[in-house]
Amino acid sequence: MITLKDIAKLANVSTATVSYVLNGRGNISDKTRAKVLEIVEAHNYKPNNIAKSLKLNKTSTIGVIVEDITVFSAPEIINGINEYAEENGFTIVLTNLRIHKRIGNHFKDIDRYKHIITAAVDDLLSKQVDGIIYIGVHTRDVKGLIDIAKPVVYVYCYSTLESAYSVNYDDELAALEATNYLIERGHKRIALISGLIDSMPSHGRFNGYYKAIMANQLPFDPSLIKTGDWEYSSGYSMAKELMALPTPPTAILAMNDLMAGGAIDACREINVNIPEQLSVIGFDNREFSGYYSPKITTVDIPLQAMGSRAIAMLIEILDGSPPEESNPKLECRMIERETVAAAADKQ
Amino acid sequence: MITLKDIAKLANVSTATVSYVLNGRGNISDKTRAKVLEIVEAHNYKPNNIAKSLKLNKTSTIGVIVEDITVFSAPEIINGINEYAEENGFTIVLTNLRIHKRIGNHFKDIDRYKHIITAAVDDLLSKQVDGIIYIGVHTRDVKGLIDIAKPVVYVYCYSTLESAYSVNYDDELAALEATNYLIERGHKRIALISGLIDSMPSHGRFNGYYKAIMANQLPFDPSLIKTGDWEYSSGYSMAKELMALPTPPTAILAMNDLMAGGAIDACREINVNIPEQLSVIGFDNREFSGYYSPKITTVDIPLQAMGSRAIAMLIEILDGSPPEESNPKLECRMIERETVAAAADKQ
DNA sequence: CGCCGTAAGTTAAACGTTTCACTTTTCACA
DNA sequence: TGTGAAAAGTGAAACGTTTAACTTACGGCG
Repeated sequence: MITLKDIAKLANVSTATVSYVLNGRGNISDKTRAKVLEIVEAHNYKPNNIAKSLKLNKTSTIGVIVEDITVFSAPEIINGINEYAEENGFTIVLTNLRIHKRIGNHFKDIDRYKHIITAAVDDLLSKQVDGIIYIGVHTRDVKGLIDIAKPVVYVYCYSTLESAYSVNYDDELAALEATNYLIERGHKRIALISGLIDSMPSHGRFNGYYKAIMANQLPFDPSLIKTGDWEYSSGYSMAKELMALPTPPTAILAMNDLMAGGAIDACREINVNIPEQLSVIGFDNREFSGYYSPKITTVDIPLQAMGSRAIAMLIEILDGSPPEESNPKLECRMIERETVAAAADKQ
Repeated sequence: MITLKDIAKLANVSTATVSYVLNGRGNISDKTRAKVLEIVEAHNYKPNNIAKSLKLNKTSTIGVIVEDITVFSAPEIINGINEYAEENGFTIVLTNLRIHKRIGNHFKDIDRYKHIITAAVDDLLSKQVDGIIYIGVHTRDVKGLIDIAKPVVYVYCYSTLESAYSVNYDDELAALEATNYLIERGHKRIALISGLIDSMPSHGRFNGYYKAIMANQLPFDPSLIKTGDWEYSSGYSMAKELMALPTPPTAILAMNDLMAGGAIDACREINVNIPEQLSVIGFDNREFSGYYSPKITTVDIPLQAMGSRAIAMLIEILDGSPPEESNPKLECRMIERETVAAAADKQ
């Protein structure tokens, strides 16, 4: 490998001169500059960034820890990070925790996987990343799991550690808008198929639903609220229960597309036509929701924007001008497809 | 940041001694070792890998270039790479080309994106990665696009550059097995909905189909071969054409799940029951194929294994013992679901 | 002619490790 | 007690950059 020193020798100048030419600094005559550049070109010299990093104590590298890259949200978030990173001259060092494979669904038991995260962080730190972005698999508190001197921003999760940065989306607002969307179309009996009750997204989405119902002076009927477990099968069985009610709902808001899909398939079995007899809205805008029969109307989470925002914040911190909003919640967007219609039986 | 030099001073030994202790090398007494380790522990010293890399001219880092991380195959492949990398002490530097966004579908026009790849490679090289894994979005020849001194292995694509390493899957074998699967269930008129004709996967899959037909002495009927464009809509329209034939097929092998899905929906419209009246097999095992109605029987591509294999090969090359098989093609696996039944009308 | 200011370029230390070549200490044995 | 070999430890250079501090060359001006 040809080094800066070699170039200096070939050009009959000092290494300082070559360095200055390369970095467009210092006082160098056009003649010398041209000569150096020519030799650099001729030998296809590429600077060694490792050496540069050592000297400058700055790698222009950010560590991205993703809890599980195979989860639907991860690639989009990484894509967002990546685009912004590239535009700003940063490189990404990726660590995939493969957390589902390792700890199953024991996310509550933080002690169980603390060491996994610590190892990942230590590794990244030893590689001298300038900062870290931690991408969770769902909105939750990861406590003060990462406590280091370098800046960290959490995406799709947050840390109760004071002054921790995070970027998430607005669950409550999204559910409120989805519910309003139904109400605007004349629905009055709107069921909710919730995810696991002890999760943040379930709370946020429930609140949004509840506020929309209240704001529109609709009756709040607890029999219309069902608790699922985020899986297809729970959407399926909850929908059957709901449609067996004395007066079944005219619309269902499911807290994710999987449960929405289950609900739709349950309805097909019992000959409830969607959307004519029942409207359904999902959440997440999973890829399959666009290929479903019928195509599922759903709420899109701004994953890519969350990624960009996270790294934008990180870079601001690195530049010494911390972002004003340290825990932004981005807005979701409804994706209108084929599972919602105006309520048939206006009461 | 506390350095090795600091530790040495605190322990009253030379930096060499600390280094030896840390690396389990050299001749160090248990007493000294313990003292050093204690101080390391007490000050939570973490070695600076940048400095180490500079000295050793080896970063234990591999560059992963992915053409588009949002493509369904990418996360699984990266997952495979990541797992093996971690087990072997390597770190991944990720570069996402976002190639679809940048060049659309102009993959043939290599000059158009050559500079994008060159920039990515140069950047990785300047970061002194030990080797590069290039993940394509589909099987194709990327020519001698990357021509560097360090080892490169291609995944989901290959390079005609002599002595280039690659890992792919066996398209032909997969299509042959899928076709046989249908033949074993009594199907004799098996249609094929192909992807774009000028693509490698289309060729391979066609060959597999053709060989299975021939090996079973079935008639090869060109009217049963339709060329789609990989999109949902082409599956839809091709299926309609096929079912309008004087004697329609009893089974369709679609070259991807998207077209299989289109075909299934077309059949629903014209009241052809799946699988009773028509069997359908897709390709790719996309996530939605498992949530389709009916769930699509498909061919799973061993993405994760491809990733692991790629980095395994890379590490072998790095270790100076190049792999015997330099362009392996991994085997696919049929995923049996709900869209295949025995042929109804045995002739 | 001498002085000064500026432009152009150089010197050498520093970043945090590793390791070769060397020195010092220890200890078994004659 | 002296010797030599093995064990334990040290010194310093090196990896490829950057940059503060310095030197040199040059031209203009009084």
